[in-house]
Amino acid sequence: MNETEALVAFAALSNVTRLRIFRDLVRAGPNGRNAGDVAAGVGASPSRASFHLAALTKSKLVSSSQSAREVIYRAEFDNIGAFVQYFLEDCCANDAGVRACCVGGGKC
Amino acid sequence: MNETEALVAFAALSNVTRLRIFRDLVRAGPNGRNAGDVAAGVGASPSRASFHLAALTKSKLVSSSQSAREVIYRAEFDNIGAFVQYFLEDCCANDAGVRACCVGGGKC
DNA sequence: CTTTCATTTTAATGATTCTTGAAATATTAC
DNA sequence: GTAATATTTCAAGAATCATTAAAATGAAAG
Repeated sequence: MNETEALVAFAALSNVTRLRIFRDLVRAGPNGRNAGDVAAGVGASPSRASFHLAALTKSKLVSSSQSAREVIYRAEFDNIGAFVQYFLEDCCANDAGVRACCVGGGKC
Repeated sequence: MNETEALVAFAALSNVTRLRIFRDLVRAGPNGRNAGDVAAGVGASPSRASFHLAALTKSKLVSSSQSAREVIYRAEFDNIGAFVQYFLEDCCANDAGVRACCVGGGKC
């Protein structure tokens, strides 16, 4: 992950509809969810969902693949991890206090 | 941290100038840096830096305080921590793989 | 109290981004 | 092939955001 990619990822997550889609796909797990279900899940029109799914895909936080007549979207967990890692290491200069907020049952 | 606050934080970090200011302030540590130095540090005009510093301040990732005739900006480490925590827990559903990328010397 | 310095605000402009609905594409089923 | 389903693309308009330079604020120094 580099600065440019991180900016695209931040932009991808800075819109309500997209953040909700992202959450939805993370919760769907590695099998993902088709475009129609995603749209329904966040209450967006197919066209609107498609627009936002494209932005998320461009950010690499999400990927897509065609399966029969539907297209499946999936959260890209590895890239999501790389993104948080970049943020913590590069943007937050590895600050220990911030890092402490990442451990489960932490004190934040 | 809630969804709305997170969206503001993501938007704050989704612009190059602002991301660089953020990085600059994190590296400046708890003492912060005055507006002029931040502007110079990222190569932006005072007015442009002020505009972006205002956005960062509104996101609570950064705070400001007047000191004599200059105004000091500081990274708000606690809020930054709360932001990553929110992202990991709420948006990433506490996914263990993503969380693993946060530990130093990790395998990501 | 006037000047100087640091910063913010404003206003104008251009550039992106979002939304909507209609039309286009592509895949499967009949 | 024709119809039905799933998704994307397109075009138009509204809304938001970023940049610039100039003017305004506000604090301190002479």
